[in-house]
Amino acid sequence: MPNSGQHGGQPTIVSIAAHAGVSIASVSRVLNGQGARRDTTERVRRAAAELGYVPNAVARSLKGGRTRQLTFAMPDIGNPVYVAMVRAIQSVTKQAGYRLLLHSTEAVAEDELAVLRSLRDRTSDGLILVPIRITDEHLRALENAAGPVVVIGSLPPGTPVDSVRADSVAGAAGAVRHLYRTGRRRIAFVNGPADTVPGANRAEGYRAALAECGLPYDERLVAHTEFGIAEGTAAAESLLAARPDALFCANDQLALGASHALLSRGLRIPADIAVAGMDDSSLARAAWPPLTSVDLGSSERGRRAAELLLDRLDGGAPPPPEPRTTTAPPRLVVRASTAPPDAPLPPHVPPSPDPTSPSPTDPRA
Amino acid sequence: MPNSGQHGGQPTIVSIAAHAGVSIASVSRVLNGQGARRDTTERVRRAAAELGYVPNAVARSLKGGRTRQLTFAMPDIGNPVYVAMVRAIQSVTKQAGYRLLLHSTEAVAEDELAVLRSLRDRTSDGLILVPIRITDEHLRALENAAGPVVVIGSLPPGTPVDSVRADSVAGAAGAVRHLYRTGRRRIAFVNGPADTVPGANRAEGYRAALAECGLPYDERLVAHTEFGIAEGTAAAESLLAARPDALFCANDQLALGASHALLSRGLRIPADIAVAGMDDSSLARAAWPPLTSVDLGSSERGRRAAELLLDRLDGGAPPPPEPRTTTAPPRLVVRASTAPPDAPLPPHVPPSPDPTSPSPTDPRA
DNA sequence: CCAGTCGCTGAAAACGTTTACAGCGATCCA
DNA sequence: TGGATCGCTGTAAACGTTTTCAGCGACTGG
Repeated sequence: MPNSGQHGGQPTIVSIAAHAGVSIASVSRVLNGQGARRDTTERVRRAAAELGYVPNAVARSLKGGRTRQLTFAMPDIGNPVYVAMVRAIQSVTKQAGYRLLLHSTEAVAEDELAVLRSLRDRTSDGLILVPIRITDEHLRALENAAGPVVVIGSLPPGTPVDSVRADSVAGAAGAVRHLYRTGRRRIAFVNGPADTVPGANRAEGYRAALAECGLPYDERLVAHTEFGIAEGTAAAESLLAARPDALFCANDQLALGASHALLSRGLRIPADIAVAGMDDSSLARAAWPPLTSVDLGSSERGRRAAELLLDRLDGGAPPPPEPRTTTAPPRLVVRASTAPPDAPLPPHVPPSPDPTSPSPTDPRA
Repeated sequence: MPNSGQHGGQPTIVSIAAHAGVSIASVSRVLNGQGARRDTTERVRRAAAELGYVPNAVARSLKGGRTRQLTFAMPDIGNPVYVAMVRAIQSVTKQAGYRLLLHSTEAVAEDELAVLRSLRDRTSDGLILVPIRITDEHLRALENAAGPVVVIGSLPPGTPVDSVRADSVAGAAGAVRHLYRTGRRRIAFVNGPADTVPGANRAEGYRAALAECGLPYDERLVAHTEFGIAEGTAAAESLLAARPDALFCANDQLALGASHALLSRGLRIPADIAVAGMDDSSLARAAWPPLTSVDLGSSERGRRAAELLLDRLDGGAPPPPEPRTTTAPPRLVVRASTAPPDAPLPPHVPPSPDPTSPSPTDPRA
């Protein structure tokens, strides 16, 4: 009953042509808004409507050489940061008439390379990739990519690929400085894996800010672990031995996990110890107390990456023309978790439910 | 440099055939593992390797009539519940060799219908849809769907579509009973929109459990709002006037928002007031104190939906054979947010808080 | 030694579009 | 009134596969 096509499948351009008594070329032309005589146009339109014709996207793709699909590959769809990126990307691509293929690589490099290679099967017109580590093999794969790629992350200079990076060095430094300004002196650091780009950068920012503030770098105040909530809890517990008065965490997941460790020991945040994270993901607002966090512009980066990609596709700028790199500026978003220790704020400060953030320098004091 | 194909594009089956000195048919056969003479096989393999041949997925789709792509459309990718579903679906479909197209409908019905219609353009082989409301138009669109669809949600009996539902009536009732058993007597309810299926069901469970426990239904203890964190905060604030000793929320987002409202007022959870949510999403674990929540089997439902869909595709069961419906059993996950209050109330002394599923006395007709 | 069989191969059609090209009648201008 | 122009139309090729079909040579069995 549903299908009124020839017999089994959907109506095709051929059915329409037959029904309207014209050639398939005319059908195609009418349906694509090219010129045609008035009554031809009308008959085609009517036939298409009656038969419920919808052009076959696959056939179109084959002819046109483009699928109008884009792929987004990120390490872990469980991390709200990537969800924010998906959102931003989605909104740009949808408007441009592209569909979005999702790929969660679970942070395994081999999977990232597979995605890169899969560009060869022409399933999607382009790729936005968030690699967790960048190996030589990645670079080689990027250079030989069979279509436009935009990387969200930091690439070695000279890599012929558009990229969008966060300035997590500056971001981390800003957070540490903020903790210092609000009176913290033993600022511990829960970092992700040291051999990842984010891990290395955040470590650099941490050390730089310590130096700037005249604080010593103390190894006992630093922990390395995988990015994740449970890992944050474990790391915080082990760091407590060193009696920190603040915990700076390399992302919000770690910070949230760390908070739980502190709270379950009866420590008060921020009265006894401050906690700050990075990414300013939805977790930062979901946490209690709400987490101070460094907004690394995830949405912004997603949006920008999508725009760069679309530009390569539609704008037609072929590979040679200068790889472009954008850096999203970090922005410290101060919330309750880092109020000064002595300021006798009651344990539960209502966090001004801020859609916009306080000024970067404002330590809320 | 990258491309060693004819001149511009990727190598095709024709290039390989020429390079190997065989016909394109032989190339296709060899590459698809059909029988061929030893040296033919070898020459084709070598040619393909040398030229870096990868079959064009679009051409394959056109010929084969299937894209090996599936679409998942849900209301809001910002809600961790749907992320959990994406995860579960992804893992099933990836293993079966399907790619996943994502679509966030932002809970607008028109968008859901558009997705349903877009099945006609043959972009994907099937669809998993999570509708927020089900209108007559939805039902009509479902019946005329141009490909297999699995709905995650409750459909009117008789709808010829596979579906996977949660038993949120029983789930809600179980949570309310749990609150009652742990000594709560003024159990407020923060519900989502009453005209959605989840909203209606949860309300039903709430009322049924109240009745069962001999508690009166008090309108002042009930709020309706959109699903969301901020909405939960607002609703909780307005409900506080009615002096509840527990807040049962229709999902974790509402519960989290509500917790924030309570904590900001200096109320202690669970000492002064208990909070429970539904979905047992990652938010429940992320919250402080960790939220008691009803696991409605999101991952399970995602997994099952994917399996049903794949079965329609590969198992070849054509539309007629009986739409199948699975119901995921709810499971109460007790966490800190609903521990008994400091001073237990007079009459009923609660037994040990049950970590397993709610009692089988099911209020559903 | 011949007919039949078998394994392998290539030509060609097909999937559903878009588009280059040529043909056609009507219109225009000289 | 005749040739050129114009607007519209249809035929056919092309996109890159898979698959049917028939052909071909080499076996096998009688």
